[in-house]
Amino acid sequence: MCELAVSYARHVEKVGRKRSEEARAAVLRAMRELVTEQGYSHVTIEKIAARARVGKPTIYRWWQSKNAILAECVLSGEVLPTPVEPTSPTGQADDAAEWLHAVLAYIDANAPLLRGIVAAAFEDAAVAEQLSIHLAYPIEAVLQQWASISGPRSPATELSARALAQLFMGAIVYRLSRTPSDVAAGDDPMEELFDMLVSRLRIAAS
Amino acid sequence: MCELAVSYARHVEKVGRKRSEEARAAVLRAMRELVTEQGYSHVTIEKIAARARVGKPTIYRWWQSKNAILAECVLSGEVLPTPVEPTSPTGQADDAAEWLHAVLAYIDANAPLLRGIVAAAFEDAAVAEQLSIHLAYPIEAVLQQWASISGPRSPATELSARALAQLFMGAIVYRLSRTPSDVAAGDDPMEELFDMLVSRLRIAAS
Amino acid sequence: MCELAVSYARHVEKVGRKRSEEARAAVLRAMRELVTEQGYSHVTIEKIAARARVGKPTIYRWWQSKNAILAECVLSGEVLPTPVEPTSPTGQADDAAEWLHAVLAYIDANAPLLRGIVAAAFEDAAVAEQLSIHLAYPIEAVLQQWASISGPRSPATELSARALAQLFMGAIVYRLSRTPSDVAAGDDPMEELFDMLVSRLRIAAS
Amino acid sequence: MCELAVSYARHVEKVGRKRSEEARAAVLRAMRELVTEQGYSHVTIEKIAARARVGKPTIYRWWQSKNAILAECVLSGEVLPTPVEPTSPTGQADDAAEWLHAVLAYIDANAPLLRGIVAAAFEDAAVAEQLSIHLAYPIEAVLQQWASISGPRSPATELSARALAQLFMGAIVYRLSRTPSDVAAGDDPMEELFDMLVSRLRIAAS
DNA sequence: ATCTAAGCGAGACGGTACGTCAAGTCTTGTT
DNA sequence: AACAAGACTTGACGTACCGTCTCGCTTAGAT
Repeated sequence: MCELAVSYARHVEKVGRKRSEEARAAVLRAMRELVTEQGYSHVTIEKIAARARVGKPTIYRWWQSKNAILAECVLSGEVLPTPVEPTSPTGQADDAAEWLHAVLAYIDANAPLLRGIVAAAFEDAAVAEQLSIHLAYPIEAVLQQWASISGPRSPATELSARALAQLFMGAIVYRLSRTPSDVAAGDDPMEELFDMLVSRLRIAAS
Repeated sequence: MCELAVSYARHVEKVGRKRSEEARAAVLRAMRELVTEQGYSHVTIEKIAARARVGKPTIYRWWQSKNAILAECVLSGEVLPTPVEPTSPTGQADDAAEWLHAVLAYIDANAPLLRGIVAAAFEDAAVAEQLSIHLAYPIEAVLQQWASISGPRSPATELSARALAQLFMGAIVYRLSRTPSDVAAGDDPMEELFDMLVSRLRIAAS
Repeated sequence: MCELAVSYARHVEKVGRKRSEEARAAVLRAMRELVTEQGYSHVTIEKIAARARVGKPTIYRWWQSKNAILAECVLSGEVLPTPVEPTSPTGQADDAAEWLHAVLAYIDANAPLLRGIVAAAFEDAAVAEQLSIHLAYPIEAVLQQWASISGPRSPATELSARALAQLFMGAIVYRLSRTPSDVAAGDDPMEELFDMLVSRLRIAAS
Repeated sequence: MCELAVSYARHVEKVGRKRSEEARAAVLRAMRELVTEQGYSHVTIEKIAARARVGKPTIYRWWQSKNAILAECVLSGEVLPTPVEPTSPTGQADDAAEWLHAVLAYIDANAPLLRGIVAAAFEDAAVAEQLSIHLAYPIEAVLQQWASISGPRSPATELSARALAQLFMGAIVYRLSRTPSDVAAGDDPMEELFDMLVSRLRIAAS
């Protein structure tokens, strides 16, 4: 009579206390705040544990490293939220410009955090991958959409959506590597760059 | 009786042992090797001291931080050498393509070291500045030279040498943030990017 | 329908599952084995729980500390068993010698475990008390018995059974504090001690 | 020609900063105080470091473990000082009684510290050895001295100085394992023991 | 030809953070 | 209500580096 019971017990459903969602959220939140406040290189596991009111072993139980926590911050959409969603792609260059400026504004507003993420991406491939998935790919998708709407372009200006997205990523990343004062000294070509990319170049439907 | 002595010591000329050039070179060399071998985040002052057979106080006497040593590596031309010099700017697109590909090849060949430098640039403005001076500015200068030779272009494709140089920097930096396998998976738009930039875009004489 | 049942439960008799005797025995057994194998200071509650296939809260529900578990090991006679019972006190010195050598042999055979118990006694009065009850008092009782049989002795060598029992305890405890090699190096006065105590001294009937 | 030089260089005399005697003394002192105040099992390396105002690595650089520190406390004579020196062995029983009572008084006055040392001896052979060297051997030496002065005794009560010293050690150790209240409850046979040992037993010149 | 101030390699110092282990508590679902 | 499992906070562990501080030894300009 136990046979049936045993066959049912296939899904033993993991006994024991469940992972605390509260603790998980507190850790990610603490990481976000500390990177923003102090810069990624000054964030320590101990500071995260203290701010999140969480034990160190709880952190090490679920994350392999400081980088992994940051990667999950990006993954869980807590860092690069809605701005990356396109508003309404009508194929109008103005729409594109507007959207790109919104992304740019978001980046400027969250520069310290994003600088930390990019710095982490340089020493951890997993963070780099999350950055691609959550920033580069959405940009590429938006450009792809516009490309399919805005029709054929002169061969001279064709550039695949992917290549163009990577140009954007590079510009964003490089911009983040420089201090605000450095960039803001009337010397920032980002505006020129965006204007050019948005209004003059035409994206090839790949 | 000291007064005369003092008056003689017009050029006090720093008495005592002179700084050891040998030690300085050994430290920079150790930094370069260790970054290449182990990645910047795994380089420690103690490892540098041990490999350079130098005492820690000697390092701290002359450099403020690990980042400062790396910045001096870049500064002293030990990291980004001759390739950045243009071969012979005739205004031919082929020349430009050749030169850019040479730069690209150099970067690929020294990716671990350069990744370390870029990572350092994200946490230290001085390193970022050295990177600008020794990589971005030479690129800009080369592009400027070509612009002045190749004449006026249609307004649609004009882009300042500075903006274009920054596009290049961004592309290089972003490329470095990704693992070779990731980039080399037949998926790398860098070639397309360079081809487009070199052969289709026209650089505005600023 | 439960109301009636409740009203019947005049002697509420502690509702719910009864304490598992199986779990209790497994914990004591695990403690005994681990102390013997690894030494008391390397025994942890977690190792006990794992070996006894018991949850940590079950241990904490019934015992206050690691020392309390060990104390119960002693209490429950699982550690200091029958050898401490005298065989047949006829007042013959040979009987006493035989019995004491049996105790000594038992102690040598279980040295690691007993060393653990004595070590615990030094940091927990409750363990010390159990040790007195289960080792010192039986020894004293045996000596008392002999004293009452073997008659009056010269005053010069009288010593109360209690004092003599404590001398024995001290000798045993001190012997346990030394490594076998240290003791066995042909240098051990324990034999001499026992011979003297048994055959020459006379115990005063208190 | 280098051979002579090499032979001279035998005494290279260890370059580098010398060990801080101050730090060493502060650590031993902190250990002594903490054991006395809180009991050995509640002493941690971190508490020692904090109280001694010393870095943890400094402790680990020079001592292998908590037990090793305590062993050095004993070794350096900071724990078992002068009382163990005999006053003037004239062979008079009164002298012996006086001296033994002095030792006993010292032990009572430093019971918490000595309890810690004995507890450590049960889990570390090195501590046990120091305890032998600095307590058992001096006692033995004193007894030996008296034996050589006080002349021949009846064979029935002869006991070697070594055996007698170990009896003392056992009595001391066992006494330490019990709480003061337990011992002081008018129930302590130590006095009787000492009186007997000093005044009635005769020590054999080994 | 000393003297002496600075630089040198070595390495110990007081600290901070690391990543791990165990303590004792709490939660979950089962018996 | 007790149980096995296991996640939780806390705190100590022993290690790696940090940046600073003696050491005893060059080294080289000033006396």
